[in-house]
Amino acid sequence: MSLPHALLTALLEHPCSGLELAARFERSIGYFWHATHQQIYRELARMEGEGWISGEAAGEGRGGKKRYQVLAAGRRELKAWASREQDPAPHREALMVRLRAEAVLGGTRVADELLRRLALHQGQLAHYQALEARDFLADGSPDDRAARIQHLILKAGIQVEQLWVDWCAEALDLLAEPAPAATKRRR
Amino acid sequence: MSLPHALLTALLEHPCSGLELAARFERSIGYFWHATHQQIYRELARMEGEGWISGEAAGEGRGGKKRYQVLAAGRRELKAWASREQDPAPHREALMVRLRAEAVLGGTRVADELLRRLALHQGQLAHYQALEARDFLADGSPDDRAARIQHLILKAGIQVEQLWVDWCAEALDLLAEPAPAATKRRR
DNA sequence: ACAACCATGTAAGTAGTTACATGATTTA
DNA sequence: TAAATCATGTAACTACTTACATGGTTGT
Repeated sequence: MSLPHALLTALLEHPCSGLELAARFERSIGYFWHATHQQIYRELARMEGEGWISGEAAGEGRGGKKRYQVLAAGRRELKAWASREQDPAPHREALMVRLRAEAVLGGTRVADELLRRLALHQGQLAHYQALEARDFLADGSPDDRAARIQHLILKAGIQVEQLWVDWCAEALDLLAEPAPAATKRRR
Repeated sequence: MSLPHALLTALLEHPCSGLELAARFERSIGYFWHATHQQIYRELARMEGEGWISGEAAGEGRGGKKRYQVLAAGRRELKAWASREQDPAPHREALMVRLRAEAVLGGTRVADELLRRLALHQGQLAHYQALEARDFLADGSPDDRAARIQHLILKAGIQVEQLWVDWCAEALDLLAEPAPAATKRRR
């Protein structure tokens, strides 16, 4: 499980409250990890129980903002976890299942869905490219080891989105083509 | 949820038993969907209850192989589902969290993990390329609409693996570099 | 007859999602 | 003072994973 460790990393970069974490996950941190505020609150409480972080409530009672900080035990845990082996999560792309269903059945409206996906990925791509221009390509951008690693992660996001943009376009071409005669190639 | 629809598609392509489905998911069907045999059995039972498929037991009692076939209601369900909208699942790449932790803490062994991942993706890539050569590039390969769609899906798998192979190599380069002085670029 | 494997299944646990509840602060 | 929004949380549910159980078939 990686959510607590994603939270530890984010809190080390900048201590903040639960909702701020959720907002940061929506934005930059979240190219490759996602979490809702419900998950985040539950996990923060668990991590505080483990002694990995400590949270100071600003106001009294419920509704007050808390600021979480990483404790020494949290740093140790993160460091140990970061060196562990873990196989990549198996792919689960429902769009591919839909396409396979179209291949078998025909007559579905996957093309509409491909168009929608194309637009989504184009939007994400533009967003990531804007972040790259602002944070890593501008004059005076930091160029230390940490910045280079963060840039590398962002570049992975950009490349993935670019891949899906190109692939969706190719898929739409294929589906738009006049159905070819079901011939076999000659040897 | 897409697992039942992935199963319907697979059963339409070729009716078979639960364990055969699991084996097929390990192989070609599974570039973009994964399921264990436990999940598959549970889902098959549920789908039979819904009247989407019917399973004939070859032998009597427990331990006998069953052959499942898709019923008319199953076809209808699959067709309706294939036309539905669905946003892509959010990314969850623990490796990126590890890299971010390395950027913040330093001193982890992520490089080892990157090497391992590089080898994994190279292996998958070679496997998919072999499938492509065998099923879609050989003389006499079918070239109808269904085959083109299946090829398109395989190409997505190849492109994704290629992306990660290249990206892991770049990441390893970066981590191997002598730490640069923490300078800022001049404007 | 025993081992190895094939095939189907049960049970318990984890991670993530969706829907809702509640108090505090800001804005009209 | 009412509405909107910020911030924290609970509860129920779904999908997936891991570990184990059980019977049947094949090979030596």
